[in-house]
Amino acid sequence: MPELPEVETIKRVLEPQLRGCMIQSVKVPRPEVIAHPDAADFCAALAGQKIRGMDRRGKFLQIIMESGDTVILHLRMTGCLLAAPKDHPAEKHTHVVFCLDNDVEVRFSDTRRFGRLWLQHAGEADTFSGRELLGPEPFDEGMTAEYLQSALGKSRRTIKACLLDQKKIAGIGNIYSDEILFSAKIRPDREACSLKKKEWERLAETIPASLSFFIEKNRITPAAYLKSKGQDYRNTPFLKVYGHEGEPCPTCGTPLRKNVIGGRSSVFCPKCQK
DNA sequence: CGGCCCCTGACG
DNA sequence: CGTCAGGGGCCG
Repeated sequence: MPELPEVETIKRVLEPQLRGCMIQSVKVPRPEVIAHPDAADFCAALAGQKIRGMDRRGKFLQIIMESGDTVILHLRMTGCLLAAPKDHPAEKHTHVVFCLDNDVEVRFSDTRRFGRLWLQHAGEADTFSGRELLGPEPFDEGMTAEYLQSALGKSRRTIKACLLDQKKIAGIGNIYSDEILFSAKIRPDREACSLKKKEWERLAETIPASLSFFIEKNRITPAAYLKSKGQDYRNTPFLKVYGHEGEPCPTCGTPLRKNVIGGRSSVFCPKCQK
């Protein structure tokens, strides 16, 4: 489920807990979630390493070692990363456990098992995770109306599909694409090549503004994050269209509509969004 | 592009 | 029982 705001939230919650800790051992009850290298090498390479910090790129999380070796993690739909005291009960679908030197465990769990982990050695090119293929971050300087128009503006794909294309912009998923398009007053099924300059300008403004708004609304303490098992998406009450099909548009009162666009359900206001 | 695949669980 | 889920890869 996590999109950029949730992944950023996880990074902000966990990084202070992980930074400076040493990984004593790694256990992998579900080796298939380790996509690179194989699970035995993954565990062996990380044992004894000290954690320098965490980072996020699009929807990817990274746990960076002092050596420069980096664990890359993608949560996909139901992946979850929790830091818990080692005697705290583990989630049902726990597939990877990093045992730290302070009796804390960092646990990756994932009901649907779509999530993946990779280990990138220091100096090694990441040709395996797909992270190198990502487009710019929504908060990059270069995320301008000019960039969006040049990167997307020739396409006959829907603007919704373009916003979901991680090669064009990193981190936007199905919920926030709907929220961004509502804020920008653009219908999700518009062909990208039909957008006008003013609309690219509105998108350039609403993409970072909307995502940072929802990151702020997600703020949570480490204790509450652990207690809710990472599932307390406290920005949900602030979603204006996603999950609100049939309800009145918060701006004009027209019932919000839900269409399938590019295989993903999309909610929008048929009056406000042109 | 659409369609199917990877999986489990919640809901109607 | 079928459908859907805030992701993404692959295939024709």
